[in-house]
Amino acid sequence: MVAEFERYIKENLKLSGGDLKLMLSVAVERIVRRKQLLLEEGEVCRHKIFICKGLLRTYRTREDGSEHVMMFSPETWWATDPESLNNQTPSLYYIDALEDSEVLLWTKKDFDMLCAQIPALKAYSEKLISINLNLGRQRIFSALSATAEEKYDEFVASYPNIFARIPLHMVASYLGVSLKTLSRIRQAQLKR
Amino acid sequence: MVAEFERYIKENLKLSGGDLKLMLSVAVERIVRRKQLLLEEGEVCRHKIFICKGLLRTYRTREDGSEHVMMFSPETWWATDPESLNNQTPSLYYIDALEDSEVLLWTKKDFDMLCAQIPALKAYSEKLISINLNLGRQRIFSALSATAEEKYDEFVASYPNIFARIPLHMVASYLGVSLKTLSRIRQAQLKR
DNA sequence: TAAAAATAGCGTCAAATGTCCGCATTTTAC
DNA sequence: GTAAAATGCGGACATTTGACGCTATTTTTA
Repeated sequence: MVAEFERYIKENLKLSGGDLKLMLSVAVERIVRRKQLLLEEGEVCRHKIFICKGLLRTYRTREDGSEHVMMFSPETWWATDPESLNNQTPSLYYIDALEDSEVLLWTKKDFDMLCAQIPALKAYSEKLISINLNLGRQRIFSALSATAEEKYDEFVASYPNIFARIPLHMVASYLGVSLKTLSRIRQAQLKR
Repeated sequence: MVAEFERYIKENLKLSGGDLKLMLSVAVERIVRRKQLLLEEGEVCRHKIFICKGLLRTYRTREDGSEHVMMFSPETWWATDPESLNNQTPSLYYIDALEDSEVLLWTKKDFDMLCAQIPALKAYSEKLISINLNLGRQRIFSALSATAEEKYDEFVASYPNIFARIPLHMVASYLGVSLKTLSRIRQAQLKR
């Protein structure tokens, strides 16, 4: 499990062997089965999660029980609820596994320590935050301005790998349209 | 114009007088007339903007010319395109003034220098980024799950001050609904 | 101050979307 | 291996939303 993380760090962060060892020394390996929860609404988020293998989903529910997918996190991505993690406040989100997965976990305290010790990690974290900010803006713009079909095409084009691995009703949930609408779009595209 | 900024800094950042002077020494004061642009699509964003007085709008257009409001920035808020500013890439956004406004400008270079010199400013910037990230998530969730009326109510409740100062068609644009839909919602609410 | 532009409401019609239902197939779990 | 659950399609119908055109009022600008 650790091998994937080492490859990721070496490719993207170019840390020294010592720094890598330091990161791993405070990481917890964990295997998550499909459908298992890593974070639940109301709970304080305890970890920063790196996905070595598998696929996680972050979602939120409404009072009526409907689920709305905020994010999919496949291997070599991260997941957490930064708001809950940073402020130690109850989370609004759920994180669960869509596939049996292997993840690494860091507590906030340990990760803060790592950032303080390893400037390159701190810099990389900031870069990831800014990428997330941009992705968020792009998604908002898309939600404001695009048709359901445009959003669907955009999703398939941007995340072909993820798309192939998740049920359509979750794609619909991520896009903010009903499964019915998604079905119609796909049906119409087939006929072309 | 500088008085508003000083008050803001003292309330939120508690900088020393020297640090405040340093910030002001590299800031440029500027008056922006209503409808004037501070950033245009295709241009590289040059500044971080603090609004002392007035109201700015950040928006993006589609090929068909439609405008979609990403953000309103009233006094004591900030505006910029961080993606363009940080990477020195052409921006996708426009920033213009909805009211005659007074702003302070910093170049990326100067602001980076300030962050390096003033740890409290660096920390505050990071805090603002994380707040923005959360606001973005909240808006995405709202776009995915809320009805037009719920989004409208949420906006009025969250930003009563801004709401009273902008035309309805811009509220509609911010919410991602047509002006017609917004009219209908308001009409229905009046009848209750 | 007068002309022009912006703002916002309304009616009508058409298109898009959602809900509810059942059904068939595939996948999962015990 | 079998029962149960998940997945996804499709029909019928109602609702929501948008597009277009028109108008009245307010605001801006010259």
